[in-house]
Amino acid sequence: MQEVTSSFTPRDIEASVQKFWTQEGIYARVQEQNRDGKTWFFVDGPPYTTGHIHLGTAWNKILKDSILRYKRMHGLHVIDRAGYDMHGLPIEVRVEHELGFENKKDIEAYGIGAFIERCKQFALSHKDIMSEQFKALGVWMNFDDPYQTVMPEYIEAAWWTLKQADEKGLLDRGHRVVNWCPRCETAIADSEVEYWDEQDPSIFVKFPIQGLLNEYLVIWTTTPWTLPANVAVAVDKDFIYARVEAVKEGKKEILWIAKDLVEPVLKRGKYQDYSILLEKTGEELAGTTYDSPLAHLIPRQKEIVHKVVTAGFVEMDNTGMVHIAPGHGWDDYLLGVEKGLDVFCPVDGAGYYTEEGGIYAGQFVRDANEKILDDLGHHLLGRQKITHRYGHCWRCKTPIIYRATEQWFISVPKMKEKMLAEIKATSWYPDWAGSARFYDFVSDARDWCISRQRYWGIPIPVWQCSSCSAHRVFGTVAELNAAAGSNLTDPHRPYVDEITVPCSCGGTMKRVEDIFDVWFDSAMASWATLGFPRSDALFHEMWPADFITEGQDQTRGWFYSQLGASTIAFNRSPYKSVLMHGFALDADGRKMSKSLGNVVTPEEVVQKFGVDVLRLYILSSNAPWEDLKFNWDGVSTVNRTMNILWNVYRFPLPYMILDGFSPAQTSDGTYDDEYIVRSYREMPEIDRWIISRINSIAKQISADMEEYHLHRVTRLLMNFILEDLSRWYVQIVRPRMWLEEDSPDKKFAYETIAYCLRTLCRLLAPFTPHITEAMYGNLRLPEDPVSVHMLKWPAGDIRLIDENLERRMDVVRKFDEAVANARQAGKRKLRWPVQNVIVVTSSESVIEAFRSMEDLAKDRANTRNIEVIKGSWDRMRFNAEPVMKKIGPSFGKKGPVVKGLIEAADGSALRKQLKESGSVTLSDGSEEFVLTAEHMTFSQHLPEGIFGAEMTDASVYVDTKLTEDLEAEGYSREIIRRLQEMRKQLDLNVDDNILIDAVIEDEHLRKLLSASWQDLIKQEVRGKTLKVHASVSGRDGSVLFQLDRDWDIEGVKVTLGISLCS
RNA sequence: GGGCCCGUAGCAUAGCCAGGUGGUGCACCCGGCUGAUAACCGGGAGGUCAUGCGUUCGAAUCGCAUCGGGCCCA
Repeated sequence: MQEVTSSFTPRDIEASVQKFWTQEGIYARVQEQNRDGKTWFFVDGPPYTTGHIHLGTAWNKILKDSILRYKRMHGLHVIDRAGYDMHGLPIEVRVEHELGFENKKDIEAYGIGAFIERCKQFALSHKDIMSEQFKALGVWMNFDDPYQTVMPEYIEAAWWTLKQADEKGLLDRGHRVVNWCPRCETAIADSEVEYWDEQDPSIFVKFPIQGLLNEYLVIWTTTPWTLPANVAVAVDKDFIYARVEAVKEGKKEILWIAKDLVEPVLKRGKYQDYSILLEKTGEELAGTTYDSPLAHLIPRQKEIVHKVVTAGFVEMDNTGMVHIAPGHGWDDYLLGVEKGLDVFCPVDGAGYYTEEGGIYAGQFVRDANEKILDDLGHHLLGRQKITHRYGHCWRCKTPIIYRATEQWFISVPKMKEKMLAEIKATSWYPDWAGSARFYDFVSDARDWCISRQRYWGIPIPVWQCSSCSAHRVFGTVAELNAAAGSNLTDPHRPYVDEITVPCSCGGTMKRVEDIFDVWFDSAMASWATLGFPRSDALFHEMWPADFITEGQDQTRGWFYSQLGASTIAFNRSPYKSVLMHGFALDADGRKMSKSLGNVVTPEEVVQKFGVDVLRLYILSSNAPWEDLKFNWDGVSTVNRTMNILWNVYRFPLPYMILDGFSPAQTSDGTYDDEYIVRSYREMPEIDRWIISRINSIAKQISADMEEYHLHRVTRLLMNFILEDLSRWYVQIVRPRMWLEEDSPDKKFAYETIAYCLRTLCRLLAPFTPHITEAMYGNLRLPEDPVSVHMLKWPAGDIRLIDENLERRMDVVRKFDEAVANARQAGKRKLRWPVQNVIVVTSSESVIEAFRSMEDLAKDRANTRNIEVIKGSWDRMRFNAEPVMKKIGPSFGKKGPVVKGLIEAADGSALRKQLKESGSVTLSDGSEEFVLTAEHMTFSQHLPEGIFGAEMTDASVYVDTKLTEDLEAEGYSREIIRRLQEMRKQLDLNVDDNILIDAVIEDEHLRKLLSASWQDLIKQEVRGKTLKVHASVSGRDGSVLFQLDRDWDIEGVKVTLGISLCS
């Protein structure tokens, strides 16, 4: 045990603890210690290796680490392999940017192999950076051998899973309309689309009805570029559509518009007048054929038979008629399949019109908008600009388009029932994350498009024959090599693309060019991290995962992709329990983003306050599943609490060392856990109290931990540190530390503090692993385990919990506060003793508390006497005040008479009588008035010099009147305090003795300070001598004091001099 | 447009499931302490419990609607 002189400097403490962990290999030793324990299989949701960690990533890992540490303290063999998600478009985009590329042609020119190597280097280097950052946060996971989605064995897990899908009939290839990024030239997942406002044309277009002159259907769209692909107009079967004769500049034309929308549409078209000629339902309108207004420019449009069809998704806005292009819209496509419409998509992967686009061929779609508007001519009924939410590629920010393309799909709807059943069988924290949010999401789930037309990803292991339609899915590299006679080792593109497989038809099978959606990669994590399918021993032993935890955005992400993949592969959920956590937002509850300039990085916080403070702040600010509104004040409050913990820890050390104290130990030299249990009955009540408190806390937080209520756990611990330990126990026990002689009292104080700090370190260890390690390292016995993280979690020893004692102490604490309150009202400092404190209560438990803890209560209140009175105090006077609002209605004209009677009456007597019988009768001589409690209020009148304050179930009155004796002690205390300050100024040791000299010109004070008070002063400040003079001239002129100071004590001048006594 | 969550003092939060006097911390103001001291402690003031309607003897709490924020979906 060593004295700790430095104040709380978390950065230094943490650096030395991390060094200790590394040098001693503590993490490995803790894992080794639990090797034979029950396995607890945790799967790390793999962060994406694009950059540095942000506050949300830090929160994620801190949460995981705290829970993992907690589980390790229960002796569980925790599987804590970290993971990284390393494929995908985001990395490609970053590399493209580094290389100055603009599109796929640049990549192809550079060479796919070289490009892939760049991507791999990028992912690997960022993986290492991130691992270092996580370790710096005190996160204990296996970062030496993380699972990585780029490793061949991992890739095989994806291949194997796809093969399962194929064999089970869940793999599909087909035309679908997908979100398409024209820059990246690939399909992107719904989850990869970011929405924000974009300005687009908002146009109304007239489609000429076939065979009728000057008669049109009116539609509305914001994407003119999709008009070349129009094949139909959708209407709602029940809406009423009007045939309108509209007049503009003297010319008449016939328009079809939903009846309720005629006015606004015609206004847009600047028509001056109109009349409704006919009404039809959508159903009646269906089948009407029309021509494309662009037919003369696009040959293919001339062949298409355009017609009106009914659809369920049409809404009563704009014109009530919807332009349908099955090649460019999801709803459109489905409707097209249903109604047998042409799927026309004259747009290529880069967003340019193909030859089929007629005169627009070779133009980029968004650029063609203006030209199309011109070409519409008089068919353009009206145009404006609209600002609306539009989807963008999440990585390159390009506005997406919808394209009908050939893609690979997992038929999620076929497995949906099973997935929903699995969701119900899983434990969710909080419950609604699974039962409501995730359940609803999966209920609506559609086919999962797993193919991407890119390079840096897991190649889809499907080989197709160019001669016949056969295809094969390979589940492992070995299987492929066997079939192809190849010796492929790295299954990435472009190497894998070179492998061909002979087909049974005699033809040659080639790999389809697509790679997997990156979400498919991480979906395999739970079995890939166990090395399955290459080896299945660990898989059979551990799978499925006991626990995972990720942010709420992963509902549609990793929670979903894992469940989907696992249902394909094993027909069950890959996890047994899930904790969903929130997002890190700024102080105003907005998303942190570079553009808003409100980003707070974990490094900033660590720089200012250290890792443990950041950890404790994040964990304690709110429930895990709620969003964190980052707030610097909150961080600094947590820092203060840690500072107090540090001070509480270091304050007793000098005394313990001075006395050569060492905590109770067993024969093998380790800490004796049973010592406190054995000694409990002999210990002072205050010691038993703090021991009971920490065990109560331990019990409570053990229960909260099981529900992952980490915010409650950490708040309870911080509250214990502040309220119970620092503000109460340490204050009370402090004088026992500086008893000079050895005494059982002092020993018990030491033992109690040692026990509490050890227990507290264990309870805090999962959350603040550094500071607790530092404290424990200094408090532990030589034979104890070297790290706090090797100790068992204390679940709370019920043998040491005394609820009655805690309740009684609570009364004394409330009393303490009330006295402080009353003293403040009476302007009587705590240092000055008072003669009497009166407690008025009707509560038996309050009375019992004072009966058993009178000494402590007296000591805290600094009073010579405490008088506990049951019922009411006879020195208390009450004045009755009439309540006219009630007296008026009750007594009418006699109100003023009653008022006078109440004012004249003895308030205390009235109050007593009201309490006893519920009513009082007053008489003015001629008439009697029956009054109840509502007719009057009472105000207290305290005797002179008495000040009161309320506490729970009692009133406290402090008598502040001074006697000579009280005054003498008060002054003595004032002098003691000043002498202590002077000792401090001379930087004396606590056990140094001093010589004291006091010059007190005030005769009254000199007289008060009798010999016995002078003895008290000497005793309190370790004074060998104390000389009091009436003037400076009375001093021995030969003595020079090391420190001489004038003081003003309550208006009295006192000159004090002290010297170190040799 | 839909699903889920959240909205309590200047800020951050407890209480809500199981209705019965809204607690706490920070900041602020006032004070205390001085053997934790570039610390620490006490007190005070500060509330339309987002808004509205409903259920109820009684609503921060239950229900409905609206507004605002977050995540997700469309």
